[in-house]
Amino acid sequence: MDYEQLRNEFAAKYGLLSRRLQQLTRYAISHPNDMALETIAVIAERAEVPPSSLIRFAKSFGFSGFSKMQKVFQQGLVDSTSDYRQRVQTMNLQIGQQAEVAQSNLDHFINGGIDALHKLRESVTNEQIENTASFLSKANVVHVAAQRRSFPIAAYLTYALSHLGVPNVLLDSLGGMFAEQGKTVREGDVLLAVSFSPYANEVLKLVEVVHERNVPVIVITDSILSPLAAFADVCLEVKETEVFGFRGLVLSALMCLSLSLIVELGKQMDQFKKEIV
Amino acid sequence: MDYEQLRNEFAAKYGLLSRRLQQLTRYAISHPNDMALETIAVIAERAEVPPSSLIRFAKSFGFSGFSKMQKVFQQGLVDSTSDYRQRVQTMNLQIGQQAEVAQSNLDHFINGGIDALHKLRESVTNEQIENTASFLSKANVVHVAAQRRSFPIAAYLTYALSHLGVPNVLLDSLGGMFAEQGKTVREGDVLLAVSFSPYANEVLKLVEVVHERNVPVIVITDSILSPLAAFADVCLEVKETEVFGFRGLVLSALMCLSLSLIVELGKQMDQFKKEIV
DNA sequence: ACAATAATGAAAAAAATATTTCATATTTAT
DNA sequence: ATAAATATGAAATATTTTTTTCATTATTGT
Repeated sequence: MDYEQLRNEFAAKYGLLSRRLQQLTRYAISHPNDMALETIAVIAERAEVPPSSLIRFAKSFGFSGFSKMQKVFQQGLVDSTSDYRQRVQTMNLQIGQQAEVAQSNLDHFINGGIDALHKLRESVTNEQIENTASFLSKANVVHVAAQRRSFPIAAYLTYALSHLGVPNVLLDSLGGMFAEQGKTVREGDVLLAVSFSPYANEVLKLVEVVHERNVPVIVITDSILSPLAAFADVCLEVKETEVFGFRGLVLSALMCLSLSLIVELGKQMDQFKKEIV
Repeated sequence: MDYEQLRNEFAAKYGLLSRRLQQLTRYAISHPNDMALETIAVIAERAEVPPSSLIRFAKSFGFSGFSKMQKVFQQGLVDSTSDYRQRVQTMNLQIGQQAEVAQSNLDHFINGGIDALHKLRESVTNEQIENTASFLSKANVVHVAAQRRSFPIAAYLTYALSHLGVPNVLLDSLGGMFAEQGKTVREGDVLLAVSFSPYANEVLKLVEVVHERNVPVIVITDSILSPLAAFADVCLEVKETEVFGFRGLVLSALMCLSLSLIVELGKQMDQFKKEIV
């Protein structure tokens, strides 16, 4: 039996096990390195169970004792390293020789995603993040606008803002009423707009109108040459990364950016509270 | 001392060692896995030396006994699977200890995001992607279910499916009608559910019911022990990465996974068309 | 070639580790 | 509510593993 099979066994039998054994199953799945390298006494302590439970645990999966089960974890550790090294080697080879050797679909996108994150680092400064958070923290209501491809980001931002207790509205175009929803933006509010090429007309229009009403506008877009950038009080530029001609990876970077924004906002709000108290 | 340093020591001192110890040095360098995982007796036999030589070997590099040296090999084994992860951990440590190196908020999340993508590489195989795409390509209608934190992913998936011309429904709970929307799932359809701890009850219930109706269920969740995994025809496990205690970066990895799924689906659909024509 | 020094390995001793046992606690079924 | 079955954990035991010892062998310098 190999490590993968064992993991499947864990999942399959989990529901049938006693409380303690379930606890151990969870520990084993989340700390495979410990399971491979530590002694029963150490694992028992870390997993907060008595040592004998570990032997029972092993036996309940058909091993003669813990040591036999541990061998499976050890082999898994060895396999995973060889696997990882192999991948790194293949990747390096490809880079060196510009060869399109069999790299899996997922691998391509993971590499693309990593690339997108590196680009994000280069294009957005921490000052911009702080600046953005500062605008958001002062808003009566934060309106979040994004359509189509960018909509998932807007959905996440409103989720996170609500968790922070920041009043917010998602302009979701429900019932085709995007423009109508936009009219609820008032002085004292802030508009956060996300739009990438090809820029959604509704969002562009909204940004224009809101900007004229002296409401601060924060724009997340793909270039400072974007039509939205002109109306932005803060413009966060996130360049797209293409893999096979697909540009969806920008969303991966945007999620990261959003989280960073939210955490910065949370920090500033805390400080604000402390200053008042 | 870490594994890399130890290897350097081996190289540096090699010429000064006795015959036997040179023999062992060669063995140690070429069989690090054995050195990390086997007992003295086993290594001694494989390296064709008496057991006591191994203790001398360790002592000659400044260790109190073989066990201490073995720990270094073990750590090396663990590190090699996660050298990037180690960076994140060090990073977190720095934060805890009032880091001297001022790393920006955004930088932390970018590093965390990269870590999340690496984890994704380890936990999802290309076979699973292909398998999932195969289910999706055969579906009459793809129903996408995700609530709260996972909702943005569902939003993206439906956007992308629509672009591929795949009939799909987003179970968006509009008007609180999640359960009602779930009733529209019929035989011949496929359910794609995304849920992370704490698992949304509605989604769990839906997965259970739909599974019983013999409709294929694809689950994206955080562990094979997740309550949803039990009902999954394909279970894609995406582990969470924490930065400052925030787990939102999983969304960044999920975006990448989603894109990969969509592209694979597109590929399979193209092939399908060609086969028919 | 010879003494002095260092290296070696088999076996004993010590230490660490895994496993079993059994009294007690908990759960399950009636 | 009660008895039967099962699960649990502390401690005793068995096993494995590491380390030390010491008689023997090889190497080095004169």
